[in-house]
Amino acid sequence: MVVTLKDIAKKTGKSVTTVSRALNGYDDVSAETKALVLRVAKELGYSPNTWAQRLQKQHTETIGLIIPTFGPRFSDPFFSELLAGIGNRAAHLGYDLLVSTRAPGEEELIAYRAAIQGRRVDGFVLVRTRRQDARVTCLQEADFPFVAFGRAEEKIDFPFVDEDGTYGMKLVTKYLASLGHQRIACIAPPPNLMFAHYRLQGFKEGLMEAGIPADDSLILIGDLTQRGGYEQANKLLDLPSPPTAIAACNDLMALGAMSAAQDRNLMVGKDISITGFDNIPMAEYSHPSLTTLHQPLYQIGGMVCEMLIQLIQGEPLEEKNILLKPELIVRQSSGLSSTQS
Amino acid sequence: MVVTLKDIAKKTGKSVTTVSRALNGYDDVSAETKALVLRVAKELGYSPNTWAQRLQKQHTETIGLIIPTFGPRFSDPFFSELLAGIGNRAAHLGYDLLVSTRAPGEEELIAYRAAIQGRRVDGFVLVRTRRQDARVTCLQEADFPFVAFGRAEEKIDFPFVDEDGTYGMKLVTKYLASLGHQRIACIAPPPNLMFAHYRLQGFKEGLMEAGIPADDSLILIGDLTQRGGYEQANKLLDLPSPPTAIAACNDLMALGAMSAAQDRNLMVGKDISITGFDNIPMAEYSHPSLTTLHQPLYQIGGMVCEMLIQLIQGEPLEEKNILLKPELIVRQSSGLSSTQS
DNA sequence: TTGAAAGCGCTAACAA
DNA sequence: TTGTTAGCGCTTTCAA
Repeated sequence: MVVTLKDIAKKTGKSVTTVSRALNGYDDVSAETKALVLRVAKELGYSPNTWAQRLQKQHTETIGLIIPTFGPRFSDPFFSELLAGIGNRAAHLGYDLLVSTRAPGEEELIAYRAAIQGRRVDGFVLVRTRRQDARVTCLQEADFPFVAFGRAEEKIDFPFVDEDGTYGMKLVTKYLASLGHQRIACIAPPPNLMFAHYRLQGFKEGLMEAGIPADDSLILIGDLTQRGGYEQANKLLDLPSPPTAIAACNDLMALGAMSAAQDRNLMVGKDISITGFDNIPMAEYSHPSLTTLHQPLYQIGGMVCEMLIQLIQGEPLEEKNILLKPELIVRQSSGLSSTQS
Repeated sequence: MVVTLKDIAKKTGKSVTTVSRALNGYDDVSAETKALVLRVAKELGYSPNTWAQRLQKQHTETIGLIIPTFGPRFSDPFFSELLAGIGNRAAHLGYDLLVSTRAPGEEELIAYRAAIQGRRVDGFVLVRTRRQDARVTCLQEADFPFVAFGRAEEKIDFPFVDEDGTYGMKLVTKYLASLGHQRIACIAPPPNLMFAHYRLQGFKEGLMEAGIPADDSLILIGDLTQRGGYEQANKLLDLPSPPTAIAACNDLMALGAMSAAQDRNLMVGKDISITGFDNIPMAEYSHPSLTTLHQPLYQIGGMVCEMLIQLIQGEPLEEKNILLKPELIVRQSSGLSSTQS
């Protein structure tokens, strides 16, 4: 019931080899044989057995993506945009995408190792890099192709695409300062994530360049979800001398922070300014709309995917490390400080 | 450099067969041989070549998911929740998940057919069913295992999980009516989607039961995005006699509609009521928070995945068709009609 | 308890 | 231009 090369061979009276060659467009097959084979193949509804091909060819034409989930849910537009970017580009280049979700830790590494050793995929896209990222070490040791979205702390050198978080946060911090804000808080990501480092650094540099003294009580860490942003914003607003602006390190937390402020009847954009980072679709439709830094996640997914496939195919990468400059999108959630003296 | 059974065989002085048996826990291997093999395998860092195993065993332990994207982006929390649910359950049951994205149409069917014929996956999860769903026909004809999230119009019978959209929309419509709303609008999904049918029907039934005459000018179709909700809500609000309540058929459109209302300085929950469907994480943190129907997408993903794997493994399904009742979550975006006479 | 041999479906070197 | 042969790494009869 399942059609194989052998069936076509039998039906056409040719050998399996010839059929294979005809189907693969080799030019050492006579035109008529080729036509015959193609016709019969179509008639029978043949399509090749992927595993057999892959076993033979020793490559899988599949790339892997293990999404680091924190907790059971990962409804983060960040990942879905990225996934779409990777998936569409992969499909376009004739590659499959094998996706799984694994919480950071031992299980995750086991999944990487099994995929590598079992040659389940030809390469990996690594997302949301961490300090001392064990995944990087693991992949490098195995000399396995990968491209990361994000940099890593180790001095080791690997291909990546990243956005310049330091630049972005500096931009938005100075922008807030220029609006007259003096007490600017930051809701930072968990510090083990690489991008937390860069964004926080940008925040601090921005403060410094604006001549605002650093105040560690205004830097809180959130878990990147709306809930996290909501909770941390509440703590900030409970401070004896609360901030007049909050720069959240991603949009989801910014949205949560807005919600916290609005619960206290603060007018966001007027009584308090709140900014995000990512420019997820929701940022445009929140109320007020969110001032944020645009990161073209869909395109980044495509770039990372394309670089990986080039790497797999042994083509040279024109650029091994790509650092994108995020763009500041000013919307309504930020405005002049109302507590100016 | 890549470790195979042969390497272990050589190193232990046993045959490939014995090694294979030892590794697979057959009990016709002496304890010491087994121990030896296991030790050497570990030393060498062996893990089996997936493709060879699959070629031999004739099944892939992989399930497929082709996400129907409309346009290049699919930043829809709907899909990411579902994907996480499917992916985590699959991993837990020892299955891989092959994901791709394809716009509905011919390309999409080709992808299904290639995966079936190439035995790339053991079965499919079908999401967002459509009227006359060609995917269903294709899969049924090939007698290929699949489980759908959503029903289909054809009389043909297949395993699915679905939420009772009719029940849900009726619930929320009657709820809005009970608040005194008489002009209730609906922003419906594209009509070729099955769930559009059920939800719209629920809306109409709710209206009827509340004794409110149907008014087709109050039913608009949106594309399920915030932008779509925003645009359709603007049209509704531009009506000579605009609605006092808008029941959007998903949260994203509801959020867009809220944004449109707020742009006109309408107080959502007071001047106008707006409701959604899905209860995405954002619904809790929008301002005002969104009244909506809860659909446990993460769990649904898990259920669908588990049913599919049972089907693949030839186990009987305890329930072939599961219809879940969505729960009404009342939040702040809905309130008493202010135009009561 | 172990090993030899066959074969899953395909591709590729080599020979004819 | 075509067919023969071998082999990718694994599992699984069947014999020893």
